[in-house]
Amino acid sequence: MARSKSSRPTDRELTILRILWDNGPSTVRQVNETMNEDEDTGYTTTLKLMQIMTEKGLVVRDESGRQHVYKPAATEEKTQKQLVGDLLERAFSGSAEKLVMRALSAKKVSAKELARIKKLLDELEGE
Amino acid sequence: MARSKSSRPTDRELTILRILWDNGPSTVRQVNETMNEDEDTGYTTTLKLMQIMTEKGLVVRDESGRQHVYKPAATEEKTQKQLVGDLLERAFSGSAEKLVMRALSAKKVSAKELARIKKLLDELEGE
DNA sequence: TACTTTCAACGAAAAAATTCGTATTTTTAC
DNA sequence: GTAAAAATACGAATTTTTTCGTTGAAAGTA
Repeated sequence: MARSKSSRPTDRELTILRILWDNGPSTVRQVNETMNEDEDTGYTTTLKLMQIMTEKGLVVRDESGRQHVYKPAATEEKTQKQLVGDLLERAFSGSAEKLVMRALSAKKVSAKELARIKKLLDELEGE
Repeated sequence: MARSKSSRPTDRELTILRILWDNGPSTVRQVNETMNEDEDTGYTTTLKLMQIMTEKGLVVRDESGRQHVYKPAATEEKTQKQLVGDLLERAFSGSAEKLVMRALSAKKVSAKELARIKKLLDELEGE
């Protein structure tokens, strides 16, 4: 039976999505090996997570070969937008300004990036 | 025994912190009533959460009166910075630029806010 | 004083997330 | 062809988070 769907991905699920976005469609083994660069995780643990993610609709899998190949169901953009929108409401009471301020103070940003962000702001202002 | 500490607040914990930041130091009853504006939660549920948060060091409480008064242990700023920094790493591979882009696309921002953000960027650029 | 209300403490149930062991099937290597 | 390796499925244990019922103490009230 299909699971609940459409709530935020959990931490582990996000780890896996991140790997799939970075590396492209992958098998369980490939994902597991990438995960193990940071922290050891049993193969069947990764497998189970990815099976659950399939049920939830977070990933889709190609079962035609012996090794199933998984890819994210949603684009990186859409998921990021959902996650940041969620944090915006829960931690920032909807104030995007404050969130941006905190983001820029949490991490040093290069001059080039700053310039690109400013350009984005100009575009938004134009609307 | 004191609990693990220093990991992100959970969803419910963040809800409570949000209330404490907005309303100032509060009793369990006050927090619970605010929570119930959105979604019914039993009094003892809120109490238990706040007790656990005390053990974790997320809040501190004044036990001098009959009704304990709770306040956040960390500032709103510090917690927000932690949360956004965490999301930055987990979902955006550390790219603040992308996070800001997504934030601004997730939520409409007023012209005034845009202006303030630009000012902030100018200040950062000056460094 | 006796009754009611209000509160914190505590334990535990329920739900959600994470982890892993075992069984079975398929492929590969000898 | 047989044994080893590699894969999925499945169930279940564990951990974390969330929820709540019960108990007993303190405070208020008739």
